[in-house]
Amino acid sequence: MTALPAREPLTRSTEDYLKAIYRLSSGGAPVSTNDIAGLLGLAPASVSGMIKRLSEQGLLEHMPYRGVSLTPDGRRVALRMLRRHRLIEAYLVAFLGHTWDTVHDEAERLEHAVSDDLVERMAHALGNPRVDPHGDPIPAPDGTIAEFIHVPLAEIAAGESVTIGRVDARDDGRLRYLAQHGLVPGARIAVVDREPFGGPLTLDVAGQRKIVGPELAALILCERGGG
Amino acid sequence: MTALPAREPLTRSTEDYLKAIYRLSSGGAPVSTNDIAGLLGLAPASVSGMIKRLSEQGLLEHMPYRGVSLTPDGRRVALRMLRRHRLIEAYLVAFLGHTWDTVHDEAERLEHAVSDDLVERMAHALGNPRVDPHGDPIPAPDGTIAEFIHVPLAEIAAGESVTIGRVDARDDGRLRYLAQHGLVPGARIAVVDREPFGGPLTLDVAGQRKIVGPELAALILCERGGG
DNA sequence: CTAGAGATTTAGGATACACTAAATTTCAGA
DNA sequence: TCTGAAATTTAGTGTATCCTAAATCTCTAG
Ligand SMILES: [Mn+2]
Ligand SMILES: [Mn+2]
Ligand SMILES: [Mn+2]
Ligand SMILES: [Mn+2]
Repeated sequence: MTALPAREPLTRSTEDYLKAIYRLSSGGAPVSTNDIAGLLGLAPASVSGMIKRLSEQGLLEHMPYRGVSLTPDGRRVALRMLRRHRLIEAYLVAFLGHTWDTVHDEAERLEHAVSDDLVERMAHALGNPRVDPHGDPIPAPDGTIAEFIHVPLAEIAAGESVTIGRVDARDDGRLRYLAQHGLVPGARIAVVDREPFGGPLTLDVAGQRKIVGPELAALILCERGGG
Repeated sequence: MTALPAREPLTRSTEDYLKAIYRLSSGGAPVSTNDIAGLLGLAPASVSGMIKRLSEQGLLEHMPYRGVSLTPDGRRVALRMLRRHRLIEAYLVAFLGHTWDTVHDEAERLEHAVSDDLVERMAHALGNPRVDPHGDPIPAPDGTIAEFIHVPLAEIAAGESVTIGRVDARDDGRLRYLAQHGLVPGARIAVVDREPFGGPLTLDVAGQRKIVGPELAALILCERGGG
């Protein structure tokens, strides 16, 4: 299997650092100390210290003053945490009445406490979903993760119809607003009209007219294709 | 309400200490450092150190060299953890296919990570149960806890019929064995015969004859009454 | 009434992880 | 090429929690 070599159990901090670094690695470039500190809400000096420890554990590659990247082991941990986080979110929404704007904080803590066994039981109860409530792909147990090709709603031309695939908002307020207006993953929407120069879009969402500004339109990621 | 005064969030260690001390307090007498160390698997010196900190936080009353007892605040924390622990056990058994011999470790970690909101959602999904899968009473949100009067099976006379109320086994092996033989909370059983001087008991469990030694018979706690 | 044995606390040390303040390095722009 | 702002690391602290070894206290058995 892809089992990690026997090592000390990772701490909550360690797991959150690796998850953050994974997220910041999307571009492929090394991740900066400052960006990690920003995402985790820590002082840059604290991040430098942790980077040293994680490198010694073989979870990160560190080029001093240049940035870090995940080793295969580090990446494995990050994807495992992502699987946990997203499955927990999906489970809480499906079975315990949470909504997509409230699940994140709960999952952020539970992801460190659940056993592999419990995660897989939740996955099974959910029917092994491929995405979480925000449309983010759920890594497979072996660390495989799907790459969806999404286009921001902001770039869709008037007249086009699309399906919402993912919503990139992080805060409760925006998430609640979007849900209220039916702008959730899976929704079919049509761009009826759009004003130029960053102006608002007029949408057809389930037969209703909705106006959406450019800020939100950048966060709503769509799948082209289908009519 | 019974809200605690605003204080730092408690750590996992703190919560586990208070829960352990609550359990050891059943007799009413002060709890010894050694007993706490034994239950938590720590060196007695470590417990002395933690006792000092918890006393300073107003969670324990410490009489040096004599033992500790919970303050009202400490007791409140302990009961809150017990509610969490037992509801989590009940939830995992009811909805995620766990069995009563596997839930303890999972609950021991999750109890520190769930929010009050999630705990109450689980309670609601379960129909606000009064006991956990082992028959242990679940404290109410306000800290009330039912006191059941149970008699060890070892003390039931031949010819009597009883209902199992609680099973005091802690280890997987015994729990699995008991479940296999139908000796779980709620089961109606009759003591058909018993050998003297700590000899085995012959039981009728759902029409089947079962022989149980004195060790297990001491752990099976029964409700008298009914016939 | 007193010597231990046993329980408990204290002393000293380690690890993990956070912080602030002070170096140090990088790199863009003059 | 040089310089200074920004980024990063290092130095020095502090808290929480654990450990082992050494004191200290308690209480029972003789
Ligand atoms: Mn987390
Ligand atoms: Mn999500
Ligand atoms: Mn616990
Ligand atoms: Mn239990």
